[in-house]
Amino acid sequence: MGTAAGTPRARILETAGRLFYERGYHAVGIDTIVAESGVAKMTLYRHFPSKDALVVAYLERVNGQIEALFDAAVQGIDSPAEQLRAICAAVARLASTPQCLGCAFQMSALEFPGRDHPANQAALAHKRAVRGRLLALAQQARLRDPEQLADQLSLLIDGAWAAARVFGPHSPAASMPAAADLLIAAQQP
Amino acid sequence: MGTAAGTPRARILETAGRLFYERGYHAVGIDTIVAESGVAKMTLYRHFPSKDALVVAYLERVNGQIEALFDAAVQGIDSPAEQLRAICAAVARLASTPQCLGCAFQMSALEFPGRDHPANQAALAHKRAVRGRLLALAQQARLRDPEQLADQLSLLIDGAWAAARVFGPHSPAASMPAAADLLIAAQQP
Amino acid sequence: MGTAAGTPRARILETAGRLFYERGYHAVGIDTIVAESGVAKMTLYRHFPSKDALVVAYLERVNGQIEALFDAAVQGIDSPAEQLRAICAAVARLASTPQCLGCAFQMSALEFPGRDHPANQAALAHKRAVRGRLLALAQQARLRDPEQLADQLSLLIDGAWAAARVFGPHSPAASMPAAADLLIAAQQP
Amino acid sequence: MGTAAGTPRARILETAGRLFYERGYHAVGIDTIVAESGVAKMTLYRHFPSKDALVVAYLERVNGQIEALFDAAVQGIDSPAEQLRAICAAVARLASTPQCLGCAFQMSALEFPGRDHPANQAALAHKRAVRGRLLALAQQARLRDPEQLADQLSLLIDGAWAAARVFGPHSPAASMPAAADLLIAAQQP
DNA sequence: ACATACGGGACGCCCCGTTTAT
DNA sequence: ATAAACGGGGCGTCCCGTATGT
Repeated sequence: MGTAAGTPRARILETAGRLFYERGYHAVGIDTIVAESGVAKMTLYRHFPSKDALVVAYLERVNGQIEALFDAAVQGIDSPAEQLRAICAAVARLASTPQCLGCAFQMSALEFPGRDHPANQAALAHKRAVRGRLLALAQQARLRDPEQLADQLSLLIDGAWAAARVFGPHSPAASMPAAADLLIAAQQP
Repeated sequence: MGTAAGTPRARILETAGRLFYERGYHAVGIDTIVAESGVAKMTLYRHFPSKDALVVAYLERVNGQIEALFDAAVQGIDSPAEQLRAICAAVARLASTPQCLGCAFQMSALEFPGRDHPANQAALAHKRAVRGRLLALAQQARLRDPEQLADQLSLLIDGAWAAARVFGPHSPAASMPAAADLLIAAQQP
Repeated sequence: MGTAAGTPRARILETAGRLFYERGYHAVGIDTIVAESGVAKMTLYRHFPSKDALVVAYLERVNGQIEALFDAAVQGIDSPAEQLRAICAAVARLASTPQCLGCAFQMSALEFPGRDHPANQAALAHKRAVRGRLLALAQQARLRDPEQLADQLSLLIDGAWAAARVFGPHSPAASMPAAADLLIAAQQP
Repeated sequence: MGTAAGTPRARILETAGRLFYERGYHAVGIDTIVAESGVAKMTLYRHFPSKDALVVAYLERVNGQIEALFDAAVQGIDSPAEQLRAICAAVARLASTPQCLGCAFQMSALEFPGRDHPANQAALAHKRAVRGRLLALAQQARLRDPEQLADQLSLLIDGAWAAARVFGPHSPAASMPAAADLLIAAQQP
């Protein structure tokens, strides 16, 4: 059970994140998180005022990890078009991993349908940010219709996450980079 | 409430489906379904032995609706490649509708993460069937790599559903048909 | 554990009363009552909207039992003065019983100190009612100062309950009837 | 807050005692005592190894105060019978005071029902001591049945405390001295 | 000596899916 | 068909006693 290392807040966030990702937000109770992280319940509620706040904190952490994934993917690549390809390839690679169970933000958008729920807003903000990053690269690459390409690559990426969830590691996501290459190439002036 | 008409079973299924789709499976309780459908609880349990069975019955109905949507989209079209385009266009059109809240099977795969859960299996079966249909058309169209194209269009379709959920009616899904066209055209021999 | 007999409400009330009386109100939790009475928690909360309400219901039952005790004590006695003596004797007898752990209303007045708490008010109402009964009898007996005698017998009775709690079955309460006789006799005109 | 003066131990004991008396033992938490007495929690636990020990220390202090009350009441009175009367009068006077919320030992006997709990034992010891003092005076006064009189005056005293708790400052306790006088006079040889 | 945090446990109230009685 | 019952779980709060840092 209790991973003995790290500050309690980190242990809580890590355990909660793992359980949320594996079982879903509603299916994981506070008591389970407390038991698995080897922490007192009051400690959890001192660091996170509610379960919703814990979910949001988890989503923020995931957002940072996705950004880091993209950063790492474009590391050392100069051409913006190549960076777009690298990002799509990185997503496809991760989506074909057994550990990948889909996208935490798709989960949060589904499990918290209310548009005013913080977890739902976090999902929207994340997806907007991802599309914004694709759009910026498409613009830098001087492609013909950056908005459209950002849309299309967004669809492929979200399709890859969704496919990973449903199909597991052997999913259509493997064919995603080829599609991305084609869509990018088609927009070269 | 909405005690409109039809056999009790149909009323239950319709009410449950609407609520499931709007709020999620876990968020909708048996009592709510019973109250909204104006049926006694025992009647519900006589038609559906458990909530899981009700969810599965709902998913089967949705599966039929999606098949009907595809059937209608390809109606009167001879060319398999055109049929593929038509299917993608139909999905994009529906996904840009305010009533569309995403894909019920993506929902079930996320809310019932256990691979052995009937609702999860139903999601996998549905997604496999959709891809199978795309694959068959791609093969009929004598495209170069039907498997890959089926993958790629699957990704676009699932991406469109996911985007509809997160972004609402003004989502990247609008750019999906153009991407589909490109991917299909690229595989023409 | 579960006493199998009686309606659930009765089982709950009886179990809760026994535990309250033996251990105190604060020391007995809802879960303990539920477990000991073999009832679902929801069942308890359907019959009693809160723990406070359950306490009050228990106190009302005790109030009825005390009234029944007094009724039985005066049964077949005509003289009001004799009835006063009989009541005091009955209290002394019960207070010298091993099952007697004092007065539930003294408990509730102590454990719920807020004057506006229902359990506190119930205690005050009960004690007022007892004194009122004594006063009525003293007036019927045409004693010299019925108010004073009602006070004095009230003190003896409450003293007997308190002594039973602290001393157990062998308490000063045994000497209560003699004191009551004296106080009554002294007021005979 | 009331960080008036005195050694920390005294401040803790005084604050805890006041809160215990006003709200009850279970209703007052360590944190409240710490906050109200302006002391660090570790300081409290260095002076009192546990909350129970703090309760017992408080009870010992109250015991001393009651003894002092009795000592002051009998000051300058020679006749043992008069001393008995004076003690009862002092109790009745205090019990009719707005500050009086009853007897701390009745409280402890009720809130700690276990016969082996130190606070319960302290209550028994105190009540025995009070009765012992009454008995000694009754014996010195050469009354006919000192044991019985000690019992009866004990009942009146405990009844007065209990009445003060339930009824407030205008309670039957006001009629207690008259009853005590009568009971004492009746035993004069 | 202060202040803050922690682990462990209990608790109050509430909701859910399901079965049984009426 | 109404209504109650049942076991299980969930969230947020509180408390006690100890262990930290300063």
